[in-house]
Amino acid sequence: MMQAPKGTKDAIPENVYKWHYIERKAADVCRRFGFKEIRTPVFEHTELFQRGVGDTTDVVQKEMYTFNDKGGRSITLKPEGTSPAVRAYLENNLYAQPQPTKLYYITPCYRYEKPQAGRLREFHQFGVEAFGASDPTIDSEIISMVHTFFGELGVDNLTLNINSIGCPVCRNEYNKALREYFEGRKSELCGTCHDRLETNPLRILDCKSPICHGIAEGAPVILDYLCDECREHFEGLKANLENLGIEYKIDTHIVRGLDYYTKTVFEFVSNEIGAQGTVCGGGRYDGLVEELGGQKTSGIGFGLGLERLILVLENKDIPKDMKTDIYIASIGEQAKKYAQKLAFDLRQKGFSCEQDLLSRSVKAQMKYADKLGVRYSVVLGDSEIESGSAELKNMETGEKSEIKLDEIDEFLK
RNA sequence: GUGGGUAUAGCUCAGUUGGUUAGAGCGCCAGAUUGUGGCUCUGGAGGCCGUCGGUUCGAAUCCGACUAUCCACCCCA
Repeated sequence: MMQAPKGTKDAIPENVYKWHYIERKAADVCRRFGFKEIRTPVFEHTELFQRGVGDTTDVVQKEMYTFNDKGGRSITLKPEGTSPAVRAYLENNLYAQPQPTKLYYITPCYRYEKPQAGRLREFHQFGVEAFGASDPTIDSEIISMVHTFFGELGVDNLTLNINSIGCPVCRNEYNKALREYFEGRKSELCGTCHDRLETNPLRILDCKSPICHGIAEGAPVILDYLCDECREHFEGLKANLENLGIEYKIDTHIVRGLDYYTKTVFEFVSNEIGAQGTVCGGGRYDGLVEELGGQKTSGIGFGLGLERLILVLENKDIPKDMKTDIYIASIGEQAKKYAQKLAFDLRQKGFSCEQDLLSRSVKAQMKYADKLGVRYSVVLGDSEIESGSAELKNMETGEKSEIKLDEIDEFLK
């Protein structure tokens, strides 16, 4: 049998209500926080991600869905949402509109990875980006928005971790200090960290190997190396979060794996959904717009994995989509035709209704109506059509009431 | 890319030391005196036991490879 490609998942009718719920909530929270929706293509020129995400990152080096189109262009399915948003910001001159520009999107993303709990090859991200604001007020506004979003979904078991990874200037100083520290214990590090010592010592802090982790405990802390500007920014963010009453932890080991991050980085983590516990990750990227050809412009945003969010929501009560208003059961051909017209008219008036499509017995029709979870049902036979009235049944209470067929819509309201 | 687990009905799983027509619960469909759901009862449909190969008189059961899936590393949302 054919099956969906590895790492992809269908959203089938019995589950889509979760997606609807989350998407509605995202749109509503964005409206209140002043973020406007932007939709960008699923694919972009490969170069966008090479420059935006960074040529040396794992995402670009080994996880992208890249192919040549029939015109010989190198195309890549978007592995993340930030670079496309920046590209669109520049291409559509959004910087010429009143600043800051606050955008949000819900989009599929693609990464060629080995699937596991909370990690798919096609996954969906709710993300926001804010351009043109360098003050930490926007940092805290965005974090408070995620906080609100999770709070209103009833997710209360996440930890907010924050950190600052500085600007290129102070990070450089810090890298030097780190190299010096790890150089002394080089022989003890794991294989990958051995390499990281050369390429990106920051990432050693993130290593899950107990040995490296232990060594990292004693490593110099980035916060001690921040330049004045970066330190003030981070202090400002902390003060803002306290002002808003949002709890956070400082985790000097969070290091985002995409090259563009500067200063603020943060993540919301769950310990209930397996190893891939980061439900939301984000941070500031003050160099990215310039890197992609624009003026020097501050930026900050986050990405939030919808599949992971659904995992976190596993045992929560999620409101189902609206029930069908009425099922029209019918006996015989004449009644079926009548039901057809009645259903059509009610649908024109905005009600949802269903009729028999399989010529089943009344009993079977009622069973089906029950499984659909309809609010009301009505049975039409020759006598009902003749008299123009029938018994409307409330499927929840079982209560019946005699009504005129041309007045059904009054009862459905 | 590396490691480990799993693979029997639509779903969740039984299947005794290899032995003949492979089972249960749930779900689906149909009935239980002729036109009304939920509870109960009865019946029915539905499985090349993941695929290929090997051992054996005989394999769902043992062995190997492959594939799929799950979990972890890595990476990240």
